[in-house]
Amino acid sequence: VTIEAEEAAGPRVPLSRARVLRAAVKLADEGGIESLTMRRLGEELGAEAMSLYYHVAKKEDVLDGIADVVAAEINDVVDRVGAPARRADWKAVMRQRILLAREVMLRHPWAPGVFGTRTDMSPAMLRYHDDLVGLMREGGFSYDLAHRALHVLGSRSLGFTQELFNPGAGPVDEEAKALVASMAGPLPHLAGMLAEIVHDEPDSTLGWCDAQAEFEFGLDLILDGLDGARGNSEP
Amino acid sequence: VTIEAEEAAGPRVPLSRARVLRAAVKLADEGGIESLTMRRLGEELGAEAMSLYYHVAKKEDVLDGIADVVAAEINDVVDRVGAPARRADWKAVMRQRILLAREVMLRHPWAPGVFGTRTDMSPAMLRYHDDLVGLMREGGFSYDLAHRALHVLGSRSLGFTQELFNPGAGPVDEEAKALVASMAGPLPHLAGMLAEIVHDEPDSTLGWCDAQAEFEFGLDLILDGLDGARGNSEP
DNA sequence: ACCTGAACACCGTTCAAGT
DNA sequence: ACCTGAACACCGTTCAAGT
Repeated sequence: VTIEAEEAAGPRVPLSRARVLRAAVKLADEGGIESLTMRRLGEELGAEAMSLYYHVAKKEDVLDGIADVVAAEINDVVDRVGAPARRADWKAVMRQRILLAREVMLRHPWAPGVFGTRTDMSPAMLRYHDDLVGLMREGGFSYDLAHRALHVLGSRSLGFTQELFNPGAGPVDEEAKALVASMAGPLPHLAGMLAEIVHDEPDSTLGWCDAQAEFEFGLDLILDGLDGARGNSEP
Repeated sequence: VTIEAEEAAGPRVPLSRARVLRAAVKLADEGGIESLTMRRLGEELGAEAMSLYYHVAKKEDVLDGIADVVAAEINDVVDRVGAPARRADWKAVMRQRILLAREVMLRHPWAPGVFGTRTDMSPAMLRYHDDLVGLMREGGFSYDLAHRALHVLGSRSLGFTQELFNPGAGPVDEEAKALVASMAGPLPHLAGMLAEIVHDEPDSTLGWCDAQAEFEFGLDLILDGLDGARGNSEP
């Protein structure tokens, strides 16, 4: 038989941690994180679920692993942006890195949730944040301020925020206006706010809130605040 | 038999949605969110797990419910802080409300995770944010800026942030110094940063990062930024 | 109206056994 | 060294049946 035929027939390529993690990312990308089960992961790889345990300690280990895969993907992209030319450029470079990280996150919508449940930073995430601290040091930050900056940014450093209020899910339409009207009694301020948003963007395809614009507004507000707090004199 | 004896013997108090949710909060408080299963919830209430489905649609409904319970608890506490005396006081009042919300969240460590997975705001959460928008309006915010402010704050409006980096878990000790030393090669900037933190707080009981201080620093940075963006002239 | 028993379709994980 | 079959202890949920 040819090599191709053999590959089609039996489980040719042996399993490995890397192969398991790649398959797990694929599964989560295509079906959401809740579709990632050990049994389906085995099936995806043409093996029994039990075989996975030879390459991976437990499901938590798989989740740690795919978080690291995404962080490594971010590092790949971010490594290509140049170093700041002048001290004051720390802000522009950081902004660019974070917005690139965000693009990676948008390709893996399950990733924010998984990051949120990890207890330790993966190696690739540590490297990403080490680089961020390095960038701030070049910008004249003390270690103390850089540390505070990481806390202020929180998950924003990786390009996402935890959204609590989600009217952005649906498009703006007549139904939305009816909802706003029904809120006017018990929730007058939200109703007023939404009415204005509905009015301003009568046929926006982005829904009620443009997440990208909001993300950038918040990011810039924070970066400007930090820029004011650093010693921003040129050396 | 006495009433007490009857209560001790059979399932006296009938189930109800409120009773189910209260038991669910108790279970999560005591054993963490992963200990909240329908079967254990039934047990806690002296009933079969299947009986819960008469009062609750499914487990997701329970999670929606306990998120609303926590939000209602926040409203109870926050309702007791007074209205701002002058326009410029919006910031102090908002700060106070958010720090009170944080105290409630600290009593329910599972709540951030549950809020993060809800798709809609519960009634109590809507009311909380309606009040927040009202407060900003009194402070001279346009609806547009109030809307952006909600996005910038994100989960911070409820008193928590998603922490990605967690060296604060353990206390500062010799082990910590060894870890820092081992990071010096691959992660020079994080090593430098942590070395300084370890040095500054040699026997802090709060661990490497004081989450409360970091939370307030970030909150103030954001509130100051928003204060600059609003029309802050007195009427 | 409210609760339950039995049952179903899933999980993650173990372990002795196979090649 | 790598993979599997059988089995265990759990899930959430449905539904006909009981009071």
